[in-house]
Amino acid sequence: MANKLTRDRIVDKADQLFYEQGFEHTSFAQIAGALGISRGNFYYHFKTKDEILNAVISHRLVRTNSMLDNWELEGDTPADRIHSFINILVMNRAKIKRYGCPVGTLCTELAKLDHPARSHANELLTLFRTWLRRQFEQLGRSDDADELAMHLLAFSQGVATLSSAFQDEKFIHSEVKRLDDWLASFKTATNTESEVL
Amino acid sequence: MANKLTRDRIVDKADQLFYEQGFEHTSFAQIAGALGISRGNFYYHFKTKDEILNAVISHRLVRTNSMLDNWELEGDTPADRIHSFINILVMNRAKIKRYGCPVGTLCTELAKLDHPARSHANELLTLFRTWLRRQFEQLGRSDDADELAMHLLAFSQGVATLSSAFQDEKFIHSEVKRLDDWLASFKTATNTESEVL
DNA sequence: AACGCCATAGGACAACCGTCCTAATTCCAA
DNA sequence: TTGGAATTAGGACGGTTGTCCTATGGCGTT
Repeated sequence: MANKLTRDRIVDKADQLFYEQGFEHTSFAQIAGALGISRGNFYYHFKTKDEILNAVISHRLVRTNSMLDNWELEGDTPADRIHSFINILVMNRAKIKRYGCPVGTLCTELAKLDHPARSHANELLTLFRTWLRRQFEQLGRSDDADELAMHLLAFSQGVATLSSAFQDEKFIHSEVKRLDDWLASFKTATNTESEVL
Repeated sequence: MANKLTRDRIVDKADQLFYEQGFEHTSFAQIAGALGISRGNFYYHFKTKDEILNAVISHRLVRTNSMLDNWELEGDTPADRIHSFINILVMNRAKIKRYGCPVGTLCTELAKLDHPARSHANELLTLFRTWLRRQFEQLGRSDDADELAMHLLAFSQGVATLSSAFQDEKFIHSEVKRLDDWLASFKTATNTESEVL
């Protein structure tokens, strides 16, 4: 349907603009203007701004979920999969340097606005958290898997924040290298354990 | 002068509201209303919203600078001073849990808005960065002092972001403990070196 | 007492916001 | 080909925004 197409185009553009400019600073008129459609048409698909936000978040959840699923199919070892996560910083370094982390900045903004969709946006972080926790469990760190997941998640957020503030891509690379070394220390530990088995 | 008093009250209240609600979401009317003064009076002291923002940032710079100076006078060792920095997370945990890091969230917002005051706000981060770098240098890590400073700064940002998103104070404590352990590893390394000397 | 400056009050202004309504257009099914 | 639903266009609305202007109040100095 043309309906579905327009709706998807709206969600895509809103997703992009919410990321680049923030949710509140992005207006109906701006999204409609960027797509070349009228505000009336816009209202036909979404009755309120919060409705668009929820659609954007849901869309991100689906997309992120399938990305993580793919990594779980492709990555041979848990360490490979965790490396894929770390590598997000490198893959998206240009946008991160410019706009920060899409997930972190949205959650931060919604927290300040005390917005109803706040918990919905947090599901994105939870998605990464539980996925990472599972990887660390498979790495033989069941005891502190969640702590390690949160640690990695937090550090990724911090790297995104600083590389954006200082507009520094090299910082991303150096800290990713540090993370990879950190991750490698787990691998050897696991290998040692598997030798014991 | 009563002039000065009103001006300071405006800066204080704007500082608070910019932190709690974000810069863009805070309006003239809201600041004036919270202070019980008229918008006309407001305009007498600040001609534009950007002017208030710059005043707020300058105020924060002065306050932060004196805080760091005090730590440099009070802290006996560089490690003590770095610990004081880490301890910001614990001291302000209630507000951080609610609104995130005042510096990081402001820089992130201004980056998205591509706001002229962006570089001014970044001076706050630079202030911490150079101060931390100096401490690490005094700790005998001249070679990678800036890298260590950025690392610590980034991690603090990440902890603030996640503790705010998940509304989790315990996470702050556990990660601060991890940071203190990390810092302690430097101390012993330094002691070892001083034994060599 | 009269003056003048600093501070405050309060409203006017255009622009923009999210929301809503209605008319026109498109498109598919009967 | 015609009818009706789906989709689009475009303007109207009340409210809020940052900005600006003018009038009033207070207070010290001459």
